[in-house]
Amino acid sequence: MKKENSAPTMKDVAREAGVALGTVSKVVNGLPVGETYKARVEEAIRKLNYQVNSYAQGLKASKTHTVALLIPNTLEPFYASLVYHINLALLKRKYRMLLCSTDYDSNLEQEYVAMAKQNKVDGIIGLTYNPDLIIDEATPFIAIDRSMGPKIPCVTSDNFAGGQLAAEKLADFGCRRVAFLRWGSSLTNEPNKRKAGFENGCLARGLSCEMKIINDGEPYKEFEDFLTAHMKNGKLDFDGIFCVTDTLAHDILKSLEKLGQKVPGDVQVIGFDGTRHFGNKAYTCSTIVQPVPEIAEMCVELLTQENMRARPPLVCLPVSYAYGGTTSEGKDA
Amino acid sequence: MKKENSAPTMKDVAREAGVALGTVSKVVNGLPVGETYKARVEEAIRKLNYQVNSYAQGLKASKTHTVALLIPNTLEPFYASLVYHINLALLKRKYRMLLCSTDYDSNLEQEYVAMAKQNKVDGIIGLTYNPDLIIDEATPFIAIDRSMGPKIPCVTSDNFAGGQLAAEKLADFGCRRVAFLRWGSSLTNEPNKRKAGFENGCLARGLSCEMKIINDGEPYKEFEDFLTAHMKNGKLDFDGIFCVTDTLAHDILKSLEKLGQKVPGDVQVIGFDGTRHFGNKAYTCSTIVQPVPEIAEMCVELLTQENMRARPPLVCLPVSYAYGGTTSEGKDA
DNA sequence: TATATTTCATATAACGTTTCACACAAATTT
DNA sequence: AAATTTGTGTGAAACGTTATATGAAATATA
Repeated sequence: MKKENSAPTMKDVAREAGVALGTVSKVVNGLPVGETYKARVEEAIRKLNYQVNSYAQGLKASKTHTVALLIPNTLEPFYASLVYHINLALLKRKYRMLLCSTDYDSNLEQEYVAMAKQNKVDGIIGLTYNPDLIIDEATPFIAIDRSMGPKIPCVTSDNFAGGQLAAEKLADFGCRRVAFLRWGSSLTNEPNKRKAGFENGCLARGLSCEMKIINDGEPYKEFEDFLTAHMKNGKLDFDGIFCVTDTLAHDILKSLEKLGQKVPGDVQVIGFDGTRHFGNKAYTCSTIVQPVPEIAEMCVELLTQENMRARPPLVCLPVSYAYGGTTSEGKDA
Repeated sequence: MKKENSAPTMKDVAREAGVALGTVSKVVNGLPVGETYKARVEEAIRKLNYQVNSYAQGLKASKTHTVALLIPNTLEPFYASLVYHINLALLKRKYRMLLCSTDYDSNLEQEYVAMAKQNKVDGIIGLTYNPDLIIDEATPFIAIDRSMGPKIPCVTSDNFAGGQLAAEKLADFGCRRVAFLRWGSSLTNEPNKRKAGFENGCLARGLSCEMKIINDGEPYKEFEDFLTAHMKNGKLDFDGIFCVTDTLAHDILKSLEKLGQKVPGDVQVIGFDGTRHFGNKAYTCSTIVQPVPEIAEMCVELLTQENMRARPPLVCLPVSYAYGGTTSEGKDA
C-alpha cells in the first residue's frame, strides 16, 4: 500500500501499467518503446498524475534542466530585461532558472559559480565583473558582454556599430560638436567598444568630439560639473551628447534641464540600451536599442544545443536606433 | 582510485578522514559529533574542497534549500525590486531562488506551482493572478498582495493607509478637487484597498473626489480621454491626482504635459510604489513608497522560520510618502 | 565485581531515478 | 531445421545523501 500523501513514483506507474520500471523511464525520456507498452504507460502516467522527481533525476543523470543566471541585479532595466527574456527562452525549452543576483560582488560571483556547480546546473549564463572568475571546464558557461577566453562563448550587441550609429544619427540631425559620456570600467568588456565606434563615426562624419570618462567619485555630480564647465554665455559647448547607457542619459537630461538647455533644441541626446521601463510605452529618450530578446535566445540556444563542440567565441547581434524625443529627427540644423 | 573529473563525495571525505560515512553527514549537518572526529572531518572537507551535492540531499531529505518565486515579470520596477530584495533575503539564509516569470498567465502560474512541487522546493512565494490557483497543502506558500485563504499568509503594504496618506498629502498641499485613477482588476487583491483608503482620506479632509477605473481598452488612451473630458477653458477640473501606481503616474504626467498642464503648479500628482528605476537616483514622481525590502524579508522569514504553525494570515507593512517633484510640498495654495 | 545505563561511531537501508547487462522471442540466415 | 542475428522489455546496480538500527566502549548503579 502506498503512503497517502507522497507523490507517485515511477514504481507506482510501472505497477499500474503492468510493465517494468525501466520501461516507464524510457517512455518518460522519449526513448524507443513498443507502441502498446508506450500507450499503457502513458495512460498510467495520466491516471496517477505522475511527474518525475527532478532531484532523483539530477542525482543519477547529468541533466538537471536547470540553468543559473548570474547578473548584477534585477533593478537596472537592461538587466531586468535580460532576466525576463532569458526566462522566456528557458521556459520554451522547459528549462528552469536559478537566479543569482551578484550586486557586482566578485566574491559572490565566485560563490555562485561554486554553488551552481554543486547544484549540478546544466550550464551558467553570466554577466559578471570579476576579472579572475574561475569557471571549471565541466560546467558550460555563456558570457554576456564580456570575452572570457576562446573556450567561453560571449554574446553581446554590436557595440562598435552602435557607437558608430549614434555618431551618424547625431551628424544626420545636424550636430557638429558632440561629447561621449561614460563611467569607467577597468574591465575590458564588450560595451567599451561603444567609445571606439563613436570615435570612428565622428571621424567619418567630421564631428568634433570630446570624451569624458568618469572613473570614480559621484558620477551624477561629476558629469554635471563637466557640463557646467562647458557652458559659455549660457550656452552649452556641445550640440550632441552620446551617453553610454539610457540610465546615464536620463541623469544627463536632468542636468541639462537644470542648466537651462532645451532638448533637443539646444542639444540632442542619444542613450544606449533601449529598454522600455514602463510597460510597453514609448522610449523616454532616443537611443541605440540592444536586441535583448535575441541576446537571450542566443545565450540559451548556445547552452542547450546538442552540439556543444564548435561554439563561436563571440556572437555580435545587430543594434538599431529608436527615436525617443531627445533628437531632432532630420529637421536640419 | 577516484575518477579525475568528478566532485568529491562524502565517501571520499570519510576515507580521507578515516571515519564512517554517517559521521561526515553529521558534521556537515551540524549534528553532535565528538570533537576529535569533527576536527578530522572538517580538515578533510577543507582539503578535498568538498561540497554537498544538493540533488542527493534533495532526494533523500525534505529540505532542498530552494524557494520558487512566482511573479508576473521582472520588467515592472515594483516586481523587479521584489525579485531583487527577495533574492537578497534568501541569500542571507543560504537559500536559492528558482525564478518563475508568469506573464499574468493563469495556466503558467498553475504549471509553475506543479513544477515547484515536482522540484521539491521548500516553499513558494507568489504574486499571482489566477483566482483558482490550486496549491497543495504540502508546499508552504506565501502570497504577496493577495489573500488566498486563512491558511496562506499574505504579505502586503498597508494599501488602505497608503490611499489615506495620498489624500492627506494632497489636502495638505492645498488640493480641493482630486481624482483617483486606476485600471481594473477583477481580482480582489490587497492593492484594491488603495481606493477605499483614498476615499476615506478625501472624506475626512473634505476633498471632492472622482474615481476613474478603466477595465478594458488601451489604459493610456482611456485616461488621456478622461483628462481631456475634464478640461474646461484650458484648465483641468482637478488640482490633484492620485495614481494607483508610479507606472500609471508617469503616463499621466505625459498626458498632462500634452494638455499643457503644469505639474505641480496646475495639478499635483502622487503615485504608488516608490521603486526607483534608475540606480539609486531620486524619485521621478511624488509617491507612496512600499517597503519592498521589508516585504521581501517578511516573505522569506515566514517561509523559512522554524515554527510554521501559527502563521499570521495577513501581514500589513507600513508605507511612507516621498517627494518626487510632482507635488508642491507645503507651499500653500 | 557484575549488571544496567548511557554515549556515540558505524554500517546499512532507503530516496526515485537512469543505465546496462541480460533474457527471451521473433526474424533472418545458412 | 538448426544456428545466428535482431529487437525489446526486464530488473538490478548505482548515483550521493540522510536516517535508523546496531553494537562497542565508557560510565553509572547495585
